[in-house]
Amino acid sequence: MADNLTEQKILEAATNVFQTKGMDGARMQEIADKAGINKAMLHYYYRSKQKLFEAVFKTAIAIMAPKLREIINKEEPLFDKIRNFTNGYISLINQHSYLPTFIIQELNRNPNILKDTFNKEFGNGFMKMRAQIEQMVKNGEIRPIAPEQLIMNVISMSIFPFVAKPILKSVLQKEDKDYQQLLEARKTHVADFIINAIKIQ
Amino acid sequence: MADNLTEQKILEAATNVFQTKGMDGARMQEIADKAGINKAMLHYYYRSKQKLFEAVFKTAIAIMAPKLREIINKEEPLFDKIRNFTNGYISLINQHSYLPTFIIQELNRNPNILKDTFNKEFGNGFMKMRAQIEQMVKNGEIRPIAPEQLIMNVISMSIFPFVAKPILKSVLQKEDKDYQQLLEARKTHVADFIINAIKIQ
DNA sequence: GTCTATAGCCAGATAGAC
DNA sequence: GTCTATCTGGCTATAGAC
Repeated sequence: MADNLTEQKILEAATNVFQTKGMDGARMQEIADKAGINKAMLHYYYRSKQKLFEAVFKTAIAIMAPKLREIINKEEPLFDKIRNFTNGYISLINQHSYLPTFIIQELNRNPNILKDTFNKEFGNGFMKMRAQIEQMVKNGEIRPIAPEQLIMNVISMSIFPFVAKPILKSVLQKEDKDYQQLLEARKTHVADFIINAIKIQ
Repeated sequence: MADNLTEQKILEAATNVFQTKGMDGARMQEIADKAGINKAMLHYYYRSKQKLFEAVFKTAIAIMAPKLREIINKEEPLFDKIRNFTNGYISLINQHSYLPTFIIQELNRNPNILKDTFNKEFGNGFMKMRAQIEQMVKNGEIRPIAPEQLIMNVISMSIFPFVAKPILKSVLQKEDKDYQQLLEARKTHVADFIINAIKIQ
């Protein structure tokens, strides 16, 4: 995909514009300008705005999916899995900080885009994690907790600080640099916090 | 604001459309149809799309702000404050489930809309909570934790499940009704979880 | 493959009758 | 205050020269 140089430049520019402005707010002219080529070329390579958008969205998913698949499918003790998930995911998003907002925004516009793909790819992994949590609760190895709530907590604390960056920066009265440090520290903080919440003392 | 009946109907329709489609995706024609009046009336009452949008946005903030202000400014022990914040906020959002996504989306489009208002209204309250946490850590009353991280955790776990509903429904393989029950249960779950994470055993 | 010019459409905004 | 009809601008998409 995007083997040609021009095609590559278009995809990069489109990613940039779509991820900041969304599908509706994006302008083909701005994408062309950012790519340093003419508007007509966008249509030559991608036919329509819709198709170009889909290419960008697929690329975004392709960045997130392998890491998520790796973490979620690995067989390992729950605490290790929590550490790997939070650390791995926060690191990944740090390098692509617009991705979660972009994906969430477009999924709210059209909730069905991913449903099947997601279930097929990750449903199994998450259900295993669910069973793992349930079993540990039963064995008295961790505090009683609904597995779904724990999974929600893990994902929420990993991703939300990126999605709500403007709000949280304001709440915490931080500048960009300081906020960045807080995110960095979360790579270990989130797992520590969660494990403290569920482990038997 | 919106004392006239027509004006009121317009604002309701506009809220509906802007909150689901966003500023760029919304169409004045759709708002007029939903309000059961003519497109020209929108301009008669609100001059422009931008101004109508601002009215909707301000109304949205006006729904959230008083509750947040009440919780955040009340003087009470930290554990009570955490219980009140999570329970109060999750209840509130449950009644206006499009609000967080709407606000986050538009704040990412234009990060400066709220900055000053926010700092003036809530900055002080959050800084007090920050100090409260710091003091309790110092006194050995709770486990060592960076106050900023704890505040982020509280907010993330309260709001993210609403923002990422399509993703989390997929991850957890739940239908609307079951997901709704999970959200309901979070009113108490989130506070329990957080308090378990920080309290000395 | 890459450009310029333009077609064609659609949305926001306004004029003007009632 | 409320409507119909219309203007105007901007955007996607394409035709056609090179």
